[in-house]
Amino acid sequence: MRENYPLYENIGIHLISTIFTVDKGVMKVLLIKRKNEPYKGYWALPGGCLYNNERVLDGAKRELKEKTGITTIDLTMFNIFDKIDRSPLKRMICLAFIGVLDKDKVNLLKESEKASIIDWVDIKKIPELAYDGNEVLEKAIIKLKDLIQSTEILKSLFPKEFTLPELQMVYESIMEINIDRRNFRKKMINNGLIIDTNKTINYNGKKPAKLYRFNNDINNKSIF
Amino acid sequence: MRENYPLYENIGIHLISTIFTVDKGVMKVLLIKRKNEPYKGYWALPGGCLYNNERVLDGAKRELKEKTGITTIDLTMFNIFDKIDRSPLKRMICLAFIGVLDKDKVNLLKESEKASIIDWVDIKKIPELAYDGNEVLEKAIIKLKDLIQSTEILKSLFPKEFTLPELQMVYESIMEINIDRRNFRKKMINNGLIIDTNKTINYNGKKPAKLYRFNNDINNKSIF
DNA sequence: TTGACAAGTGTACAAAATACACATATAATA
DNA sequence: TATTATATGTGTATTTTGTACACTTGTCAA
Repeated sequence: MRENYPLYENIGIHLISTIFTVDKGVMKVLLIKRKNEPYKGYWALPGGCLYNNERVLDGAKRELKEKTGITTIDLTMFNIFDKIDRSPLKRMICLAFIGVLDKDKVNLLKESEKASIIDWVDIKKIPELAYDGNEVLEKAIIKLKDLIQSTEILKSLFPKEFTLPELQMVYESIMEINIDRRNFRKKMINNGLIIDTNKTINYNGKKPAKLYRFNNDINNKSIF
Repeated sequence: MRENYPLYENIGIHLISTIFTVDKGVMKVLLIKRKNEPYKGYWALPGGCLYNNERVLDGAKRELKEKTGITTIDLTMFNIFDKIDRSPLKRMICLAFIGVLDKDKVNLLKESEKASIIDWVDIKKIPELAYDGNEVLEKAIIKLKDLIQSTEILKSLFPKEFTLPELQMVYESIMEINIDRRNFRKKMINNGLIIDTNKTINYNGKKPAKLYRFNNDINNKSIF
């Protein structure tokens, strides 16, 4: 192939999604276990190739649906991975997307054509991923720090009812900070972001925690 | 061409740059006047096609250099424009980059192979641009709202010495807000962001304004 | 000399962030 | 049954930050 010439052929657009959820105050990412070579048996971020008659966001959603069963999610592009030799056969340019959802609102496939297992994995316990998955995920978690500030994203991420310790655990683990429990509470309640449901839940065998829900009148505010 | 099939040929990656600067407190963007059809004689954002042996960021910088003469600038990708019919002959996917610089630190070309004029244009007085340039620029200005919060970006954007009214004008015009002059000043000085040079300048024939410079000990802080 | 105009300056009040300690509900154990 | 360990829930005082607000000064032009 001629060098220094516009790139019009032998090129593919690869679309990768990093999908996050919260499980009992722990941040998790959606991974699939690959059925095929290369990287057969490795965990991987879901993704695939852009088709010729679709836009990149649509392609990312299609791949996510095929590989995991997720159908309704907002995806945002957050990075591009484009090392020249990323793939041996052709020039592959990878667009990476990020999305968050409440895991109780989706039915993950048990397996799919390309995946033997599809599961949520604690972001603090990520194995070696296929391709450059670890690098992509690392960048996604940086982006997540921005997103986690927004009430809209928190609403998508958490189940209908949740406890304040869960919310605080997620926030602290993503932001890598510690916040005084009383001050965190005060802030969330003064914000008007959360509403007491007058219910409690005991998920750790200690004092039961109050259940809250998000206030739907608060839209797209920054929580701190 | 088969539909629903991975896209490997007849595709191009288009790289567009929106470069901003400040001129006497007014935010301006770098435009070129096109020499050739289509859109001959129209103002346009500088850009061009990715080559087969370069990465997208390098391609964006190369195109910017060829078309405007700018050689040293940090570019950040901020959006992707990928309507299927964006270009009639092939599938063109456009990656849009944003950058800021002090206009006194660069020598713009008088003209280039593709451009008859290369100039800074007030972002409040943008003409009809070639292709979807107006849409790209609009999105870039939204991104600029984020960037303008960062001391690092302000340092790149302003000349070595500047006045507080200039800084405030730029900040207010991008953010579309008004801030009390005394409070803006207090904030910038309490931040430690700016240092009095004990010089003044008279650029409007009224009371001379003090010249400040950025404090290099302050790195990557948010100004508000 | 006067008027118009943009720049420079300080203080009081309100709001938000921060620091901090003890009581309570539950499960496990003695 | 009593005790212990553990995570949850709660209020106040202090500090820091943000906000509101009006007059004086230097320059140019009339």
